Amino acid sequence: MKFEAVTIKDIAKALGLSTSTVSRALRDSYEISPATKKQVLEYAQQINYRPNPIALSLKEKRSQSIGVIVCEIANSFFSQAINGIESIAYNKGYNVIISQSHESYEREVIDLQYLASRSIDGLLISVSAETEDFSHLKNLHDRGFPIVFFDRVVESINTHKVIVDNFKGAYDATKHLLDIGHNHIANLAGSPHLSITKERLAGYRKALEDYGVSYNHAYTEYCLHGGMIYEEVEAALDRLTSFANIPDAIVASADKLTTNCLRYFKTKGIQVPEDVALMGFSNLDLTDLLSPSLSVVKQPAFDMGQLATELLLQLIESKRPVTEFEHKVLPLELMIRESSLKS
Amino acid sequence: MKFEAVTIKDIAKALGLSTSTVSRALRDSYEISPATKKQVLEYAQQINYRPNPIALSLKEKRSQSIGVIVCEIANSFFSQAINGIESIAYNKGYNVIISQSHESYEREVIDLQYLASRSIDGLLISVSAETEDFSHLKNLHDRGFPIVFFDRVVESINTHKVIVDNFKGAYDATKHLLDIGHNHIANLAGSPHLSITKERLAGYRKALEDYGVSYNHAYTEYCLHGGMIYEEVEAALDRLTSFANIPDAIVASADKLTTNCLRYFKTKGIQVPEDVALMGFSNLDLTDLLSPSLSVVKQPAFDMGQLATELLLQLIESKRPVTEFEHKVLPLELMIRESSLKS
DNA sequence: TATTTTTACGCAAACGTTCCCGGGTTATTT
DNA sequence: AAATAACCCGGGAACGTTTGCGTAAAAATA
Repeated sequence: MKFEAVTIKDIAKALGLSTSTVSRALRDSYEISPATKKQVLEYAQQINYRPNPIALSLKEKRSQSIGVIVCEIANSFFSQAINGIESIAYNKGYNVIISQSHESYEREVIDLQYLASRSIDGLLISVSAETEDFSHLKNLHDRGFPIVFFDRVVESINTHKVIVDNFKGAYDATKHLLDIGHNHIANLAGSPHLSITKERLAGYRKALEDYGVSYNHAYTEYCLHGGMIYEEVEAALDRLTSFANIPDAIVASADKLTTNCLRYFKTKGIQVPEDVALMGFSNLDLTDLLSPSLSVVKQPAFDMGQLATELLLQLIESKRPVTEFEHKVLPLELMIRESSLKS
Repeated sequence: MKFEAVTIKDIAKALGLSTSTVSRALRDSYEISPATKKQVLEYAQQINYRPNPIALSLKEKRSQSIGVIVCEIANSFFSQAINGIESIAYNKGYNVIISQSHESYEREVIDLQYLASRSIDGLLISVSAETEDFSHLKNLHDRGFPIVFFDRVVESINTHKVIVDNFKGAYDATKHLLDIGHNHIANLAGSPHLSITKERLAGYRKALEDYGVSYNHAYTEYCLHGGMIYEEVEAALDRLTSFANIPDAIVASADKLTTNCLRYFKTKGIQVPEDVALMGFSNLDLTDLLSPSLSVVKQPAFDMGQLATELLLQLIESKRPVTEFEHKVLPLELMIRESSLKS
């Protein structure tokens, strides 16, 4: 079924005017007499005329919309970030088109092609856990397409980036666990390709080092899907708990890792924090209601979304090619709760 | 910064052909010689030509994208539903544009106008809690614009609708609480304007009636923002717990109501289920990890999204105006956990 | 009254694409 | 060899909008 909308031509025909006159009248041009303006405006109102944004886009070569690619909107960090993105875009008159990569490289490439073929003016992206090859993004960026990274950034592409201080977050989390007396601290990490995984791992190692605890390679387990798949987390934790020296604490480096870790312990009857302490990155607003309540490192997701969008719109609306790019690093919030209480 | 993309004209010019020939070559028309086709295809590939979807949309009067309006994507029910929507749309080559009403009528109207002015081919909507006047939707629908409602539907507009059996869900939840011996069961309800609120309330009342428990009007508290605002839930529960006959169980009719209810009890030191049993609608996949684990009524959100999208695309792609509309009612899942254990 | 200025509007091109129509070369038929 | 058919390709309009330019009529000036 086709939905027939009213055009400027219809108005022109009905009023015996030319399309140019109608167009100008609607834009309140000084070249049009007040009488004609009034007539056009009233008629347009009456038949509920709305300009066709597609035609506008074709002419202006701008679609007034931005694309967002994240792995999962069901992830609270990303849904909060999207809220931030939307709040800015909305105020500036931009449409937001959201795509999910579901942590798949292939899907990310397809999403990107789909979006980039000029139906969007710029892109906000947090790359998928699978993505190792960034040429799809690099190509676009090299051709002058505005891209801003947030959270999971690509080092090799020079553009605006908005991240949190992952190093410090992991450092502080690990430090806290060390402070309360743990020294067999394992690291449940996300995909090794991701910038956030590397930074968080580095923070974890530095804390151990500063406390004179030697780094045990086997104590870091990577989950390629970032915790999305429970079985992957389960396998990782099975390995960690099979050691003679079972870890007495765990730092989980991503939202789903943290909650799935808790689920694992609950399933296996392992007591948190008595048997093992847990502390992880999470943006869920329910972590305080969990059992035990979770100690978390929380990211300012909404602010990150806002900031990234401001930077992107700045790129889009800039008259000249931008060569100076900003790297915003926002602070994290540490919330100590039951899952990491001194035992 | 403007991003200059390559057009069919560029190819034509470079190869000394006309735009029509290039267009046809790209579409593999029989009118073009294999040699020319090969030449065009190879060159297009080389310079990475992508057709401009905006130009296509203008010509075809279809944008190959659908709009979605929900109150909050951070709500797990809706993010799951969107996953379902996206999975279908993606396969059929449609783009999904998501807008959030944040439970505001005004925002819903603006979102709708923005989307409907021909940048989308159809709409999936779950109306906001505030919305009482549906003329913005009715106008569009009357003019033949394809709309499908899901979850929160509008009775007065006749089109495809996808809902769950809210009556039965609330009935079964209430019945369960009655079965385990409660008979002062309060109902923490959402916005009274919403179809789901009415249906769930009806199920609640019918269960009471079937068990010979008289309905106490004061035991139903409405939260106009559907639990989004904690203070609203707090005020409602303050009233419910101020009675001489404090309710011994609560049925919460929406995701955020359920979790915020639990938060309230936890804050006030009220024991669940010992002091008061709790059971509510929720689609969070963490309700089993909460303390106490939550008894919930769970909606098939993903399936609802898929089904609604299939119906919408059917509407969009139908040659003739559709007059027979479907009302799909999906079953709910009841999960009994600690928060409603027999005390 | 004759000339200039202003006012108010229309014409047509452009954005990128598709597709109808028409026409010019070759190849096939008689 | 002439007529017909088959094969390729280009011209141009259209989608809805904006905008530079041109121009008639009206108003202001001389």
